[in-house]
Amino acid sequence: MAYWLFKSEPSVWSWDDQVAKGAQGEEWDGVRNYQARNFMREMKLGDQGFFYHSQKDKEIVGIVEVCALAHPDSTTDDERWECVDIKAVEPLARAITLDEIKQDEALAEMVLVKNSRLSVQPVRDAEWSRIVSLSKS
DNA sequence: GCCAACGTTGGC
DNA sequence: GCCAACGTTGGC
Repeated sequence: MAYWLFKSEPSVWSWDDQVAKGAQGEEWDGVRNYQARNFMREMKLGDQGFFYHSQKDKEIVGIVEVCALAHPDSTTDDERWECVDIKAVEPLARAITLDEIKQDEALAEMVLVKNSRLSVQPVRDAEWSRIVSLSKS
């Protein structure tokens, strides 16, 4: 199983919005970036991802799961753009801030740090477990 | 609010 | 196919 990270500006689409959608989930639409789209095409059902609040908060707040494979983005007629559906799994016991990630050696190579503008990105297994354990500390 | 980084567009 | 111009994102 692969791990990912989904970035969202909370005033547009927040963790609470995601949770409100429940088990049905919601499509991760609006992505207009080829790299991000390609990652979504690679996603499989059951893959998990971090839900990250950009801009004001800059922290990972919860865990989501892919519940529909890549399909055309309903917010555009442009057939180039596809997206997956994701549903909220659980909030992190404690949000992990970008600051904290940057200060952790084991996380210094994260795409989040290296390429801050990419809105959908892969997370390595070691990074995933490190962040999960940090959130429980 | 600024600006660096990056991606996309379009003229040549 | 190159690259300058432009637009957008997101950290600061």
